Amino acid sequence: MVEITISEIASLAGVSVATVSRVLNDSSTVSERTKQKVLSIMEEYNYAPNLLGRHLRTQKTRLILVILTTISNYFCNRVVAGIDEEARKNGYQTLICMTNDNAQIESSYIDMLKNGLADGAIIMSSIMSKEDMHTLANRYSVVQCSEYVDTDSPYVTIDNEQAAYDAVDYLIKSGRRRIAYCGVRNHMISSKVRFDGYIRALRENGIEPDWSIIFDGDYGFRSAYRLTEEHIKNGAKFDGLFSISDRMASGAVSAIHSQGLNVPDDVAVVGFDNTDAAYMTNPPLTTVSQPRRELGVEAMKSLLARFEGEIPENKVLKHELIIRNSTN
Amino acid sequence: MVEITISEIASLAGVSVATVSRVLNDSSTVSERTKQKVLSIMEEYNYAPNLLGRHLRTQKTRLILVILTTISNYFCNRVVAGIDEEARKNGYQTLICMTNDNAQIESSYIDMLKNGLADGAIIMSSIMSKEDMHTLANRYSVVQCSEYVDTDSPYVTIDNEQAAYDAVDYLIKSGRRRIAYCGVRNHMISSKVRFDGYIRALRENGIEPDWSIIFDGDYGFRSAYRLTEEHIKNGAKFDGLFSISDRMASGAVSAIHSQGLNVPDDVAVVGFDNTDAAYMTNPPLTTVSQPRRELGVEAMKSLLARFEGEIPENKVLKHELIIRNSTN
DNA sequence: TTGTAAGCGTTATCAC
DNA sequence: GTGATAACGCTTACAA
Repeated sequence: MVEITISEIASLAGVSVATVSRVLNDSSTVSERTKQKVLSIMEEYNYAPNLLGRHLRTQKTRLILVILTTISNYFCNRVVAGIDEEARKNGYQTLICMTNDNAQIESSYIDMLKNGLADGAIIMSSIMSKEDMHTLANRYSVVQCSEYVDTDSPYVTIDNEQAAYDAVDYLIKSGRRRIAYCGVRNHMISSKVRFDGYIRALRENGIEPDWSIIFDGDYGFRSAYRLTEEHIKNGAKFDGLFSISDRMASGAVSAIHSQGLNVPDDVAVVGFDNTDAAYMTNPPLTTVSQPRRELGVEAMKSLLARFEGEIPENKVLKHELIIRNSTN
Repeated sequence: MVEITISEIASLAGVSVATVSRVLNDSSTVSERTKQKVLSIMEEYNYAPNLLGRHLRTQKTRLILVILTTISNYFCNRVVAGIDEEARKNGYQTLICMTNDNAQIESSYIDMLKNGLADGAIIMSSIMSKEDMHTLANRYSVVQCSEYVDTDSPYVTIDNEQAAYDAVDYLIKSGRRRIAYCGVRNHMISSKVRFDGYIRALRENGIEPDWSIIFDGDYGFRSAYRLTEEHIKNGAKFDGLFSISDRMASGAVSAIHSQGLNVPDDVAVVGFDNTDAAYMTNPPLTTVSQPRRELGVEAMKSLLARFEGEIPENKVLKHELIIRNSTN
């Protein structure tokens, strides 16, 4: 596993390392003849330049970290694809860091940024405090994407409050009055403001929130299933349900059916994110769709701007309510 | 974004860079007094050692690449968690590389390995040829995990042929005779041998394969839905269905229901991978479960062995058939 | 216990 | 067009 180096290539080709380096970097000032000779030696010896040397010299790695909680997620898949697409266009490579919301793991990846191993990071979820994020984003090239913890550092997202409002307002406008909420109580801003949007939609339509039909679990199917089942068994009445994730909405639908009720006739259900869970559910879920690929592309564009020394403007992209048969 | 370096810390602390380096690496040969002084200066100036320097010097990065097609996948999530867990135990960090089965992107990540940016790679899917994989695994520390393209290079997997056999045999033993196959025709060995297992199970039970109820799509829900719907509409008759992915199985179940048939009474369905799609389906899917976390842990152990100069033995882990209500 | 200095594999600045 | 050579930030003999 010991590799051939630039200086060995140089002597084999009978030129200086400087010339080999020029060939490597496509510098025009090298004659076609020497260039070909060097290239053929490289070929023959299977030369792969050691990037550690280059990186140390240039103090750049052209590597981007994408930091997120978990990869088991159709949503972030498309966002990352957008990031990677835009990154490659500009000569960068993307590396995904999965933190599982573990502080130690997360900071080990953040350290990679601090230690010069990557030129920048796009943070899709973090358990950092607002202050830590602020300090970090001040010193390093960081953009928050989709989820964010500090509003004073660059971010790209949708208007989660308005999106939730739109979903709930749609339920009300289509005749529902008792609308349950199935969410997650955690550190995420999106969880929080989606709840705010739910409350605002109720109030603006003259409905007082009823805490007995507001439940919190984790993002999972089973959690939502159990919560919904339990509430119905305990006599909770609702004719609509808004959930902050498709998976939870899907769990709710299953639970509703298991209790002999029908979706959408008895309960109309709206999910969030337009993931595959939305159309795997029967009936397929009405859901809020985020412009996933675009979120990634725009986040990467912001990061590139940051590299140029600019302070990128925050971006709020358009969401969309996708109507399917879980509502009518 | 210009960082303070070891030599600046050294002069600020009034010691040599060697001493600072010793503090950094917790070398015991430095007096408590100097150590504290150096540490406080580091603290004060927010020093983060530039790993590019260290890596160049040591020719090690303690970074592991995990190469896979797409992250939108509950299966690989757990495998990667297993890899990361074992990696961290041994002082390594994991970076996920998403290739989308794009040759150029894949080789850009493979180049990272060749160029010294990572100490090793665990490849969970690849569109490399058997020969290329062989050459690569010969020169670099590489372990194939779950999916593999070269049987002469280290791999960790389950017995996909036997797993498919077991699933289909279970269907037959529970009284089904006309068993449809819903798979994917691609480069993956797992796709191929799962099909082989299906055929063997039929033949060993005295059933001749019927090509009119063998269909291929992609791994998606919709693809399987359309295929199944179409075949039923065209008059295909089957009382069992085996699919190589839960998502496809889920699509098949929906299509079967849409045609007025019942699962499992009219058609019993078995999926593969025991992902969330399996229990989001109604009825929940009988499915083949792979020991996901363990696959990751064992792959990482093999990689660690490779680092020690050993040729790690190939490992075939145990699968399990999880019985749920899509069969009876 | 600490310091000096060589060296890891590149790139980039000068000369020529 | 090409070659010497310094430098990037760190680790590690070897000396003291």
